[in-house]
Formats: sequence, C-alpha cells, structure tokens
Amino acid sequence: MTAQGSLKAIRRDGSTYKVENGEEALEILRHSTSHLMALAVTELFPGVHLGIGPPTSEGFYYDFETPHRFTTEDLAQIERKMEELKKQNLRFVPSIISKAQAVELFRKKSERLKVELIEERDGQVLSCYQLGSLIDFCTGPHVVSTGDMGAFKLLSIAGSYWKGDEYREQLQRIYGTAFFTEEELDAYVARLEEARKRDHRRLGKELDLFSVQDAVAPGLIFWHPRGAKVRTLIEEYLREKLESRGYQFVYTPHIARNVLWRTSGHYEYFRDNMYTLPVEDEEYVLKPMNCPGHILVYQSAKRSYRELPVRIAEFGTVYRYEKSGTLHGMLRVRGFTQDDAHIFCRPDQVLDEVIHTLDLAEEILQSFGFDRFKVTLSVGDPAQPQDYAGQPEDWRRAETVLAEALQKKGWEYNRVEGEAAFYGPKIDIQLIDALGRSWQLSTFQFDFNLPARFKVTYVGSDSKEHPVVMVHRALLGSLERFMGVLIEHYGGAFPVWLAPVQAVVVPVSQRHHEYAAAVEAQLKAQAVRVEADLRNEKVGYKIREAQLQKVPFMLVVGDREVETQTVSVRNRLEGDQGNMLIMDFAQRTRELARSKSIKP
RNA sequence: GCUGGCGUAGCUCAACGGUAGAGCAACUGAUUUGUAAUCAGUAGGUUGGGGGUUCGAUUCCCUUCGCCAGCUCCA
Repeated sequence: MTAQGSLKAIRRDGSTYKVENGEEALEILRHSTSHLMALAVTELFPGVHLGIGPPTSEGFYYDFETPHRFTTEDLAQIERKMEELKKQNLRFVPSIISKAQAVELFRKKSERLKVELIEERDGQVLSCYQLGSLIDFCTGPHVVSTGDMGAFKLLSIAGSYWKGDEYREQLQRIYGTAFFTEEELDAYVARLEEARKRDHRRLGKELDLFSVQDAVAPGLIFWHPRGAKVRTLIEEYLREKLESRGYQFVYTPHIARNVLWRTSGHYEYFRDNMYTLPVEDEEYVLKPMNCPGHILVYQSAKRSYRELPVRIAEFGTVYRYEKSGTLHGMLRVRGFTQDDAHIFCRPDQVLDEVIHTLDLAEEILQSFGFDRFKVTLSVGDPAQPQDYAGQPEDWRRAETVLAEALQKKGWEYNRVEGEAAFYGPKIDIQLIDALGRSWQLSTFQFDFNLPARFKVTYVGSDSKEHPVVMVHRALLGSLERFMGVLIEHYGGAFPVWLAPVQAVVVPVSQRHHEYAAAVEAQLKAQAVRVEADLRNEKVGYKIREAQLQKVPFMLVVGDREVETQTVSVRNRLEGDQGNMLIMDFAQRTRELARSKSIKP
C-alpha cells in the first residue's frame, strides 16, 4: 500500500516545510498521533511515565510505565480525549537543548526511562517537542498543529519490554493507527477484518483441514483428510519437480544418539530448542534439522568430482522446542516438515546451483499463485568476524556468488549486513500474499560449519580429497507454515488443482441418487476429486454448504441431466454455467488442474 | 518464557454466588426437493484439570494446562 498525501511539518529548529512524499508524510502523521495519545494518557492517568512512541509500518504505539492496567474501556476514553485535544489545535513546539539540560528536565519530571535514553545519546545537542502539557524527548519532525491530524483509532494493548530486552522491566504498550482520511482508516479496519476472516486457524476449522489438540499436543498439527489431501498434492508436485531437476529423495531417522548432534554443533548451540530422550543408558535426540542426516547419506560412499553436484532432498519432519507464547496455528509450531535439500558441490558449480535453485523457487511459488517477492541477501557483520564459522575469504567468495546469481536473475534485492546465519551467508525470498503481507519461506544458505565439522569431501581429478561446498535450501520452508500461508492467501478457496474436493454432485431428489452415484463413479475414474451429496436435503441447502466449503464446482443432476447424460455445472464464483456432458466436465477439470489455473 | 485478556455442548455464544441455556451441527421421523439454510421431535455438559472460600461456585481466591493480543525468540 503506497500512501498518498502531504502535510506541513515542523523541524526541531522550528522551520516548517511541506512534505510531498506520501510515505514520509504518513510517518510524520502517525508519529505525531502517538504524541497526541501520550498527551491524552498523561492527562487522564497522572503518574504514568513515558517509554518510547514511534510510528510503525501499520500505525504507531507508545509504551507507558504505570501500575494501572489499561483496559479496552480505557482505549475508548483515551480516544475521546485525543479527539477533544485535537480540536484545540494544539501546536507542536520544538526546542533545541543541551544534553545536560535534557537530563535535568526529564529528571525533574521523574521520567527515568527518558533520562536513560538521553544519557545514551552521543550528541550534545538534543531536541524536545512540547504538545500541550507534554514535553517529549524527540527529534521530530511533527505536524504543526493537532488540527492538521487525520483519522486515528486505538487498536490494542500489550506488554512490551523496555528496549525490547526481556530482562528489563515490562511496560504497557498501546497500539493505534492513523491515516490522512476517515476513508483510508475505514479501509484499513476493513482489511483487518478481511484478514481475520481469512485466518488459517479459523478456516482450518471451518473447512476441516487440520486441528491442533491443545490439551495433548500444543504446537503440533493434526492434518485432517482434506488438509492432508492438499498436502499430498503439494508434495507430489514438488517431488516431481525436484526429481526432474536432479534431486534424489531420502528418508532419514527422527532420532539419533546425541553424538551426532555433538559433532554437528547443535548440541552446543541449539540445545535449548532440542527434545532429548533417554534410551537405555544413553541420550537420543529428536532431530531439529535434517542436515546431519543428509551428510551421513552423502558420506556413505566416497564421492567423485564426477558425480557432483549431489542433491539430497527430503520432506524431513523436525521437532523444535518453541516457547509456549510463540506458538501460532500452523505458522509457528513445534513439529514441522521442511521441503529440505542439501546440495553438495564443487566450488566451480556453486553459481549454477544458486541460479538453478532461484529458478526453481520462482517457478514453484508462481504455481501457487504468488508473483510478488522481496529478496534479501544476508551477509555477516564485517565488524564481528568472530561470530561466524569459516574463513572471511570463504564468506567474500560466497557473497560474490550469491550477488552474481541475483544479478543474472535480474532481481532487485536488499543486502543486509549482520543478518546471516553464523554458518554462512544466504538469500531469502519473502513472498507477498493476496492481502499484501509478506512471508519468509524460501531460503538458500551456504554452510561453512557442517562440512568442516563432519569433514565432508569429494575426490578430485587429482585423486586427492577436497572440501565440498554445501548449501542448504528450502523452497516452501515448512509444509505447515506454507499451508497456513496458502490458506490465508486463497481465503480457503483453493484453485482446482489443490482443492481437496473439486466437485460435489447434487441430485435434485432421491430418484436421481442412482444417477448421481454413477456420475461420481465416472468422474472418479477420470481422476476428478468428486463427492456425491446423497443426504436428504434440498438442492439449495447442499449448494449453500458446498459454497461455504469453497468447492470449485457443484454438479446439479435431475430429470434433464439423466435424460441427456449431462451435469448442470455451477461454478463457485460465477454460478450456473449450464449443462455439460460428464466427460467434457472431467476433461475441463483435468485441464484446469494440469495448468494450475488460479480460477475458479 | 513475560504482560494483559480468555477457557461453558462438536461449532458460535448466553447465564446479579441460587435448578447451566440458545442457534447451527448430530440423531429420529415427515417431506422428494432445480442452483446459498424444509418442518417437527430427540439426545448432547464433572462449565479445561486440581485445590480452597461458602449452606451453595460456571461465577470469588489459589494453582496447573491451554488459547488469544503483543513482547522476547525464530540457523
């Protein structure tokens, strides 16, 4: 969403200027609204102390320190107060002050968190903005007057740690959002509502796709028959694609002696996330990753330079302990299946492998209806070389390869320092869904750690052993998370090729049941996923149910259809499509599935 | 894990500390239906678990498990 709009802003030196860039103007508007909220809160709840109150991509928040617990009733009251203050056309009054003055000022006001912030600042010249009775330590810029503000709404209350540090005090955060106009605010609220309706947890229940049995298995997914069907279709598609691209599928055990995980380093660095179990007098580990297993498969024989690259793939189910508060439907779980693969290759093959993988990721994500991506190249922090495994020159070479591959693909990307894994630089692809939200799924990562620890090599043409280059890649990430994203992207209305049920046969009355069953049998024989609805209900009832279940086609059969050996096709989007021969419908459906058409 | 909110029938939700209800779903019967809900009846609950206060607890308190909104974390 690109913001349109402009406003007049006031800098901390008191000069004013016109902000034409919509994004920038919106950010100033929201930042100013957060100050207005802070003013309202301090007036309504004397004794509240201030944390910070920045704008965010969706709105703004302000953190407060107070023994009072904010409630939703308080939000309404604060909102009313904000409206009242806004009407008073209060001006934002900036002032430049010295660090010493600032410390003095906020110490007097007992704003100890502000004092802490100020004392950390390097510069000696700081600034404040005064709005009504509220003086805030702030660089600005702000709108000139509260009268210039737009539409706003307070959204939620949450705890937050001071400076995001879980060992520091916990504050209360109030979230809100602001826009230039009421219409934009309404559209945003409508979008929140749409996202709520598409929530995969809700749709998962309504469409009977999966469940989480909270009482016995928090954070673990039970795939119901329909969800499992979708998953099977995804897996079959991927398997076929990968095998045709030279990947070899394996299965590796879910548990292994902890020595494997000591060798890999996970026991040392990933221990907090691992489940362990005693077996006789030893300890076994439930695998949190597939890499060591794939390395063992690779190392089961001496590998010649001639057979590289070796691409080992697995729909590998891993388990990781995640803190209870982080679990979220299918998107954040404790057990999940990665569409994982490890590529073992020679240094001269890496570039082709990266390009090959990016091509594959692009093709596969597009098949699922995602055509907008953001790409990130994450590299190490050059100031902290000790945090990373491998040699600096390995890192430089790897980055060059990744950047070259991206260039050859013609993709724009963000280079982010310090975001790499400790074991190697990586490319991440975030996809953007139907509601404009981004999800990080595909990843392509160099690994300088495991090959060294396991001494993974190949025999070169010189008949000597050489270290292998290992890359880890996942295209969908995990099937659980991908399924969750897919459900929300389609709002539960899967395209024909993924729909667990592609068509429902709806007989008009009981005397058409026999024909309906015959239609079902014929279509099944043609590989159409079809169910005949033979319940004692009226046509409208069954149509409604099939619509709500988001089945792509409903096939109504009565006297006319029996007579002509046809079905009356109803499309979930466009309604009644008229009659069609059974075989024609089968062929059309198969074609829609084969082409992975997004409609209907 | 932390802060706050929440946990009642398969689902969505009611019930001033005083006999736990409704709609949908399920089941039974009637109806034989032409493109988004046919009618009637029946059954369904240790109110997440455990403990406490009380004559009496879905309601108040403690504890535990889980969920939700965030925070933190997420190779």
